[in-house]
Amino acid sequence: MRMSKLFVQTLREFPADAEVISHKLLVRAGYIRKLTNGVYNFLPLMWRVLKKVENIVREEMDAAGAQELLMPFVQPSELWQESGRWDVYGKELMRLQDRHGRDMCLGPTHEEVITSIAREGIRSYKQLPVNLYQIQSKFRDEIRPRFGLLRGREFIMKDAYSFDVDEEGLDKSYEIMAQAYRNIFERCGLETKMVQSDSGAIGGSVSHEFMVLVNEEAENNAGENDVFYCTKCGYSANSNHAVSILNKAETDGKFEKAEIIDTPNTHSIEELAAFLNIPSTVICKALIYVVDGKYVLALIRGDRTVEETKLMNVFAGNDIRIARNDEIEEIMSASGFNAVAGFIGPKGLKNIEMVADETVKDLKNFVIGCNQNDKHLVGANWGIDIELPKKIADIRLVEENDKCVDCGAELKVTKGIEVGNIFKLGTKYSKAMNATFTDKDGKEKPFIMGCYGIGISRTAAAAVERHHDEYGIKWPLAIAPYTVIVVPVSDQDETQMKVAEEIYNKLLTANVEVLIDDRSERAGVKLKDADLIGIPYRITVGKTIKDNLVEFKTRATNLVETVTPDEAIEKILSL
RNA sequence: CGGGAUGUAGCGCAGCUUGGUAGCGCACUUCGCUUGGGACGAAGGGGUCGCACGUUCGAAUCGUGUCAUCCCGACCA
Repeated sequence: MRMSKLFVQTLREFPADAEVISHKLLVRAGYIRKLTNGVYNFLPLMWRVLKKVENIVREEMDAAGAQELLMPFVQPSELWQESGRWDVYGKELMRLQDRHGRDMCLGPTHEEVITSIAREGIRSYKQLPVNLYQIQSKFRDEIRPRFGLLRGREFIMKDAYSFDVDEEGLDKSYEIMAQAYRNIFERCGLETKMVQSDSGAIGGSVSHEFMVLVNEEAENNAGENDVFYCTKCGYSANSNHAVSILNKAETDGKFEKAEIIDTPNTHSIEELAAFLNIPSTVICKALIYVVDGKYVLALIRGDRTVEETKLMNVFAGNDIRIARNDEIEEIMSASGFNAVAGFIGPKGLKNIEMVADETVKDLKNFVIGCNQNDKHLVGANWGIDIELPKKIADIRLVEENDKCVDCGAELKVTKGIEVGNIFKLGTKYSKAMNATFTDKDGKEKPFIMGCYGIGISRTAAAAVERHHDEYGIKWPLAIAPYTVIVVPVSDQDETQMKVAEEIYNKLLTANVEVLIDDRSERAGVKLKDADLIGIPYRITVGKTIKDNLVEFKTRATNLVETVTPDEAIEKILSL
């Protein structure tokens, strides 16, 4: 391709509205252009990159025995009614009506559609297992799209769905996909970590995420997830799912008797601990949440933090948020109290479900709110002064330096970009949608399903997050839009142009994806653009051509070698 | 949903306080000159100043509303 004809516009400056480096660079280097909030045009260079990623995904999926198909982007509400998600999916689901007033939605994912395909097309266990996938645009009406391609509303995704006769089959399908994913990301030049993640309210399900770990020193940390990992044994999990061994702490408040005392203006644990001159670990924190519209009281030791996803799962919920002040007021008055946040406790509260984190059960002579403003109960003990909630669960956020449950070593935390997710669905959709097959024993059984996603456009953006420098992008070779760019320094120099054209034509003939910068620009412009766009290799034809020498630059390392034109070509052909 | 900020040419911005009919850099077009790290000179083209209403003889500028974008937050008691 000739740069003079390539549809690309590089910018001298970074776009003002971009925050993270992949967004800044992709816009500036002319790969993408925003159409509207969270929705981007993929310009020719970007489209080449995306096709590279897609093809790697395709090859590995096909090799893993999956079959590609394409499902509609617009889906009828009926299917979503059947699965029960029409009412629970929330505002992320982009709903619309057709001219007849029929409810439709833009596909954020395709479990419903694939399940309908399977129930029509699969009648017998003999047809199983089967794994079907597609690569397609998805639309999710995110609350707050940001970070360019990393969290857009419309994005390209590969989604695969497996159907098996039983759990063992699913385990096998799942492991095949996990291996395919490792291959895919490795081929894309991305180091990923497979971490355990939350699998939602479906009991017994398993899910893993593939995370690109983000450099901690990165200026703008694009990783939206916290990943906890063990320094010794390889355990790793998303913070919404991570577990740890309880850290040792003082759990005896050493108060001699239980009494309600004045604790004015102690709205936070820190203030309360400082006022009483006690460690925060002998305080029992009480928090009111709203899970699917119902109030829930969560108890946790004062030094720890509630992990909302874990708490939500205790109640098999779909949605969770902390209660607003007016809601707290409502709960208090319903039980005859008027305490505000900071003085809340479980004693005497009516019509509210309660759960206690494991951290609170061993507390002795501890401090807890008593639903009276500016007062706390000190020296409290479970079973004597206050009943311990029947429901006890792990609802706490793991913290760095907690101990690994598998080996006892220390856990560390890092930021990650989720580029892939694999999930054991079980029979959630097949049962709800009555998708069954006839098994060996002649009985109708629901499919055992799994689903497996990869964010194609996010993977490309993550690659930029990991591979760039102050001058621009450094594409991994496998997903670069072109392999090499030939740059004649001066288009006025006939020899330079002639040699550059020769190199270009030889590479073209050898089916190399090659660019030639034949623009009548000054050297600086061409060299800056080559670095910015991030082509892995550059062959610069300059003055030294009189000695039959050109420059061979590797973008990844910025290493420059002086070689003959033939040697440069040979280097490319031997990649 | 709450808070903050910003909307002026494709991109980055100034002008607004103190109303008088729009400007700078980059990019673009033409010519000259230049060609190893984003040159230079000359001449051009391009903007209903987000939108609506209002105040005024007159609004990019003041007021109200609205829309959009960006950032932060969405309550750890």
